Amino acid sequence: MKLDPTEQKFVMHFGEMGSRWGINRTVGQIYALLYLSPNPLNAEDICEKLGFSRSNVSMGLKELDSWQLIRLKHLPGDRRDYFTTPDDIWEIVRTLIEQRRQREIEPTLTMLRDVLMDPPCQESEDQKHKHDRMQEMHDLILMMTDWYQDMKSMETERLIHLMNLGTKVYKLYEMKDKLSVIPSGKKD
Amino acid sequence: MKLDPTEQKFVMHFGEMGSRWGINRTVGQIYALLYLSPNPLNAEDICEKLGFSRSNVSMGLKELDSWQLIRLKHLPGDRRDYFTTPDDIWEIVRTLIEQRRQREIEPTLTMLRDVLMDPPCQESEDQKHKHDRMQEMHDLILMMTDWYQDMKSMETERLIHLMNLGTKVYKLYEMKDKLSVIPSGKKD
DNA sequence: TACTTATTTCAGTAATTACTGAAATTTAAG
DNA sequence: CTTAAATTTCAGTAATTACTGAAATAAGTA
Repeated sequence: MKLDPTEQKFVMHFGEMGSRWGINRTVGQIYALLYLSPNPLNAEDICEKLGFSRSNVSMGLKELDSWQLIRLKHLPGDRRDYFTTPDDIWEIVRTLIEQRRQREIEPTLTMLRDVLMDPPCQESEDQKHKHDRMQEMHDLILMMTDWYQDMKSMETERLIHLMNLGTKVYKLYEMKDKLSVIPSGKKD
Repeated sequence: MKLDPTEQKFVMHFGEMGSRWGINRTVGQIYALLYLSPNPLNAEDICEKLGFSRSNVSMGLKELDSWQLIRLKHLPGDRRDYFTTPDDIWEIVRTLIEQRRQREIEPTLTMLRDVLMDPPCQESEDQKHKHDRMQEMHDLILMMTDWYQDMKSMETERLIHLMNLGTKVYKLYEMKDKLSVIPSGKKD
């Protein structure tokens, strides 16, 4: 393991955090290492730096690939596979969200639509309550995913601007019905 | 286990989903059960319905309590503890986000601030790249948490409205510098 | 084609996490 | 205080998940 103290802390932290997110330590550490690395790394490099077995690294990379979180590169005159993370961290975030949507949100929506399909046969109060509760969850998830669909099409620049505005822009919007005229005041 | 088919599907689904979120099956199932239940349940009820041991349920409830996701209730003339989830699903979502912020985001920010503190001693290109990469992550996380702080103070009603508007309100905002006057068109 | 190097698969094992039952503790009522 | 009911703790075990090394496969080279 030849990592400087800073890199060490960063890599170890993501190893531990990984486990809280249903991602194993190996995968978390590999990604942290790749994220920081100035140049693409091959599997052997990763083994050495993290002290994992070759097969473990292979499985970790396969996992990361299935999440579409890494990019395969080739160096001239070298037939080994090299890996990097996307340069744009926003792309990483978007991919993470999109993948979790596909893997967790979609199956949940499917399940909810399925159980909401047939209205409760025996119309007891309790059945109704459960039905309502599931409907409520369904609608909430749908609203959030729809909102995200709308957001993700925005370019990074604009998204950052929008986030920095926070609720300000909405407050301005609310005002419009009252005023009809918006003074062109200072931005941000 | 005496759950009707619909409840069964719902509860089992959250049991499985739990494991993808670093939450164990038991905890996921208990929460799903409480979420649907029209009335508060005691530990014994939960044991029966889910077929877990009393001690397992006790640990699960303790875990959920530490996440502030359940509410303790008492029925007159009954000294057992009864549990519910908040009625408002938005409160549940806010609590989940807030708890993950405290447990995962904050430690990550602390680690990043720590390693970013002392600028790279040996000013190699590689060191600089790693430093930049960590700074980038730090700034992104900070921006997202700041944005969330701003959002969470909004009442549920307004938040829903804002989400439904999506990027529309922002586009309107962008227009303001160009037009200075916004026609009071139809809402939504 | 055979040969070399890189990568993946997979059965076995190690490590971790989940779960149970018995014992200990807490709580409240007589 | 005593008793009984409710809850929690915890050591032991079961189940799951992570990891390894050896063997198989794939992919390029002569």
